Amino acid sequence: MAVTIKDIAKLANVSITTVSRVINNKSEGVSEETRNRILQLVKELGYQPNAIARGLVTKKTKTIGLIIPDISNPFFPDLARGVEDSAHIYGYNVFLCNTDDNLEKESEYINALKEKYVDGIIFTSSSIPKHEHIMELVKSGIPIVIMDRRVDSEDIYGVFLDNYEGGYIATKHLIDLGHKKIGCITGPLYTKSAKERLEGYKKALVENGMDVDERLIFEGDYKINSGIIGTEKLLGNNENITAIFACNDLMAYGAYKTIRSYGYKIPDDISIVGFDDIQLSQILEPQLTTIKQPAYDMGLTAARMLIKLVEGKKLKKKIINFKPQLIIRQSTKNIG
Amino acid sequence: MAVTIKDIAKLANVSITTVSRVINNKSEGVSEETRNRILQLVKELGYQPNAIARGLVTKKTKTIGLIIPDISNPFFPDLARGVEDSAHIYGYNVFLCNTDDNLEKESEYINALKEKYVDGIIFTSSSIPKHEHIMELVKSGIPIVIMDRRVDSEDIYGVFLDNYEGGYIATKHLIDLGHKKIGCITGPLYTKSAKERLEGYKKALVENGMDVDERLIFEGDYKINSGIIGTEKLLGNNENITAIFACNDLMAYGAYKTIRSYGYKIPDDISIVGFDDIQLSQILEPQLTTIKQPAYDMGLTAARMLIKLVEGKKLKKKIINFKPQLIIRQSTKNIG
DNA sequence: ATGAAAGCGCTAACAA
DNA sequence: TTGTTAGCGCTTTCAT
Repeated sequence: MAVTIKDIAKLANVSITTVSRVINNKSEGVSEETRNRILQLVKELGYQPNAIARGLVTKKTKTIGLIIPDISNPFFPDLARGVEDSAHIYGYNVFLCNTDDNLEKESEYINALKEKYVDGIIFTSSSIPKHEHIMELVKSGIPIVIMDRRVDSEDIYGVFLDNYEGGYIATKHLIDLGHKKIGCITGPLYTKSAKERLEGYKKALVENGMDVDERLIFEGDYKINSGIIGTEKLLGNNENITAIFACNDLMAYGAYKTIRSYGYKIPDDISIVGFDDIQLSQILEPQLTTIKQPAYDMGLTAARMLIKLVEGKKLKKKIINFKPQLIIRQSTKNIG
Repeated sequence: MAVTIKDIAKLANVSITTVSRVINNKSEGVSEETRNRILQLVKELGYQPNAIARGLVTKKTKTIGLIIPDISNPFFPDLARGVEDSAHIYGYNVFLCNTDDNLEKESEYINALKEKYVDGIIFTSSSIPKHEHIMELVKSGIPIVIMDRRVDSEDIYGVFLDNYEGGYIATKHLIDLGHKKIGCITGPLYTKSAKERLEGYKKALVENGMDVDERLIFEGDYKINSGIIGTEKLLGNNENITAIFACNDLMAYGAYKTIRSYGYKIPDDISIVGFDDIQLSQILEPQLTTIKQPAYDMGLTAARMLIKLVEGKKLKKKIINFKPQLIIRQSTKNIG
């Protein structure tokens, strides 16, 4: 059996209340002397507070849940690291939950986290069309910060990226480079992020007097394979495309593969812009020009917001929007 | 306030004991009728057991800790996913902890996890020379499974990869391809994994009648940059190297960069073998030949072992060794 | 088949 | 400055 507050109390000849006081640094009303005596015993016996017992009475567990689709998807490790770093700074631990964007798993995790009395939840769900779970969570009163996936509701806290702007600057970059026929491989269009990136693409086109040609748009699913297939389609329909905007880096990698298998060169024959800027985009040859989404910072920020929320502090903003940033590397070329 | 067992008891006109019984399926000794009445109320009121309260009395939390150096390191997401999937199947949640191989952070996490009464810990520490923490944990009686980093002690449970064998087959592959001058960029040599891979390299050389030339060995640190520098050194000393064994994929990527900047071609001028087989190694151009370390399966296995341990089941083996596997792709070439 | 009571380790009024 | 007491929500003997 581990050492308890009771053991310390007995040995120090004080009540458990007093011990509790010094352990929690509520030491007003504890004499310097007893205080030291207790601290000494704590050290000697290697006393560690039982967080479970504490949680039972305080209803706070210093624990948060992080619900994401899949930590194996290269976008999420950085995000998770940001969340965890932030949590660690404030003395919280984080539960990692992978849902695969599966409604049932989401439910299971939400229930488990509630039963374990996490203080709050960071919720990311990139491709679920409905957001029942989110609203349910919000109503249940547990603090929650939404990431990545915009939800339209007044009483929601969230950390988002301006995907519309991202799609716009990606396409604008290509237009500025003199490209006229620009293909687009989108994410799954029932997600807001994918829709917004596509809208940004369209806006850039229209704003520059170009037509939106549906034959140049292919709906992917953010996975490598759809980048491969999408590019085959795009290359196959004889539209003489000179550039592709892949709505995430993984699909851009797929595009690389197809383009090479067709014997074309990047960026000489085809320019490519990706989205996310995951770590390996700088290692690819040629290095991928892409739209950077600051995953680590977003994770850091989300956790910080959540913890402030949990601790009852005022937040300046309910929503924090991150700006995407164009990172020009070697996969795009001026053909002006 | 959430619904408690007490509320249910009152409404069902039974004692809390009875409610507890049906909730925990210890239903022998509960009549079908009261059982149904209770279940009905549970559903109606949306009762959720309070895991904290339960944990306080049972000393079990259905929670495990996963301590790794850094989830952003591409080797770990797959491992973490394996751990989490396994845990989820058995009804456990997992705390993610990133230590950066920093002793102090390791200590902090271990303490926090103990205070939160996790049922067990999976511990990975790729580059800490000492293992005080591990032994401390083992002594403290909390079930623990070590991963990746071999520890010499009888009473330890672990999941490991045979790094020696891995280093051997990587080098052997190169030798079989006719290479005579094979450089090696190692991991940090105070880690066992790095040492073993290097030993495997040496064994293959010796076994094939070749000399071990220290000038062909460069000590890296498993990060991209040391792959870059190591390759510069190796290429710079005029030894006419025709192949490099990079002891992890990240360093192999670094080697790619340097080799290209020297104007050499892979695999025509230099062949490369990596280690790990992280996801992006198949996307690189040319695709990387490497030694596959089954991270996901290792995570799956470690969590399964740990949970069996926690639940007092017998384990057939205390140590499970995974075999590395040579994945031949496009970065190695026969120059026989 | 069911219930009463103790207690897990701690915090938080309230007293003294 | 310190202690007494109740109680968080649950499981678990031990009775009945």
